[in-house]
Amino acid sequence: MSEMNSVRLQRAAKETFGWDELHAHQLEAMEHVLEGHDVLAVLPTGAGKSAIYQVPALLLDGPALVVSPLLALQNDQVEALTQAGAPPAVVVNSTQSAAERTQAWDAVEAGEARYVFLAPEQLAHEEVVERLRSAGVALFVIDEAHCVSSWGHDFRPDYLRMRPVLERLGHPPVVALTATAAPPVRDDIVARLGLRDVKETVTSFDRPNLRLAVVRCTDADERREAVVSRATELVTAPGFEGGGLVYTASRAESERLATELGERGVSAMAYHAGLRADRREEVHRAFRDGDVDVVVATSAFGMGIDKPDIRFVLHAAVPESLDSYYQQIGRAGRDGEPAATELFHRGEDLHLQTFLTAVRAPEQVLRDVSRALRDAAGPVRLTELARSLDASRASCTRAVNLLEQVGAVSAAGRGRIVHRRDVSTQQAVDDAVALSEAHQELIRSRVAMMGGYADTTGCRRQFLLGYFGEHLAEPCGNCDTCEAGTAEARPRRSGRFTVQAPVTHQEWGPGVVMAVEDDRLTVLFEEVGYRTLSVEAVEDNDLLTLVS
DNA sequence: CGCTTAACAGTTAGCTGTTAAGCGGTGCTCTAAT
Repeated sequence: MSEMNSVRLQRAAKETFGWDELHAHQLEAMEHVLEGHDVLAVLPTGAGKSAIYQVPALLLDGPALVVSPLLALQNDQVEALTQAGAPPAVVVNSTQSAAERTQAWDAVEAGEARYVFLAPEQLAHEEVVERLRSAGVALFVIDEAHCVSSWGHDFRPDYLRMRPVLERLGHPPVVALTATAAPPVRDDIVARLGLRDVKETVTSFDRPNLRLAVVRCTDADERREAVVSRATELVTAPGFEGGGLVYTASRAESERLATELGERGVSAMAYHAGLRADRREEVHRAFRDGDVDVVVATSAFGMGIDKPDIRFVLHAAVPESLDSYYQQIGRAGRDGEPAATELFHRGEDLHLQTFLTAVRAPEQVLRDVSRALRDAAGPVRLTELARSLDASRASCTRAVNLLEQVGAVSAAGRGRIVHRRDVSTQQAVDDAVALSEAHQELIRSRVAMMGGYADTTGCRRQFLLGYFGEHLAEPCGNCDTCEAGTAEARPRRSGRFTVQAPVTHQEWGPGVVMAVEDDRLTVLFEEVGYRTLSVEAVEDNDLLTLVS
């Protein structure tokens, strides 16, 4: 059976896309899809992630729904499919005219379109879900699935509302794809989407050609100077080809550094979400085609960049997590040639990230939503709820998501939600606030882990890979601490504790050791997130127990 | 939390230093005004 599937998949890949051979991990994931499993695939960009849904979709009896975070990305994908000569793909979004929309749905209803691309926000429309249901979606794809975890809890709450839609569509096989996801992020994706019978395909995160380094800076101006001269040095080095990226934490800073680079004769452009769409596109294109050497950007620049010859990624400030950091530096050296990744770090930056990621528990909205749902005669639609409360749809959605996670609210079918009778509003709000605070704590601990990477005197790659749940036996030899000799002196175990060992803490409960340094341990606890403990305190007070 | 900027005081007409206020990231969608 499985062998037959693999033959069918390879034949389809060859006939439609002209691919002679599929990677073992691609084929394995595709077979799982055809066997009806949900699949979570964590593969580096360029490893053919998209193929994992593109090929099985050809063999299934119904269109593939592809949920993707950015409209620009969706258009790229459709274009790529069209150029490959694949069956028709359509997009559905708010920028379309009524006629374009009708045309797209007609193609779906006629059974012509094999791929339907949309953003998660579209699934809030009853009409969209109803049309997808009657089209008989045979595959539910979530591209850039880390967005579920990184954006769903606050920025784009519709990312946490896919689960009821998935169920309404009869829970066809799910393919969740991402390039970067640490173990807790993977768990969150699985839980928030309600995946079942999940097969995970995770390839190694190691990118040995990336040189990892941290430059400590004390003063803001000094750091600016250091970043600009380093970027200039790299670009003007003999034989430089390709491009370089500089990440900043604010729009103003990206403009400023781009200007300063320009003053030194470096061809540089700023990129952030405050620019007009046509300008953003222009920068994107210029970078891709090699018409500009350096792009200085906020986190807005990233998804959809598939330039193979990015030679360096400098950070003029840390992002909010190692997940984001790894995603950003991972854009360097896709061609396998050496590339430099350097973090110019100031401890103060961690405060900015804590500020930017802060989510205040929306107590008032939680209360209003809970009351309105309890008072309602029957199940209510989210859009109606938002309208009746005169609150934004986003804030309502966030509140409903929290209430749902604490079990006070549940999906009641046909896009409606209902409050549990035996849970009071007070109880519901208290639980939701507590959950929101716990999540906040996790975010803070992720910021702290980012600081841990910057501070470590051990091998940076061991630290980074440990964060992603991977154990690198020897120091890598291609990071600043290895070169300085501090990494080599590190023991890889502190007493009984090794990376990936499951442990229990007296107060914080179960967790997993994520990093081991000579005098401290970092543990990811299920309840409280990442915590760094002094080995001395652990041993003296018997704080941690190894779980065998 | 900390950096940048605007306002102001002080001393004396073009600047310096201090203080307070404001701002800081990611994108979808829909609505209202031009």
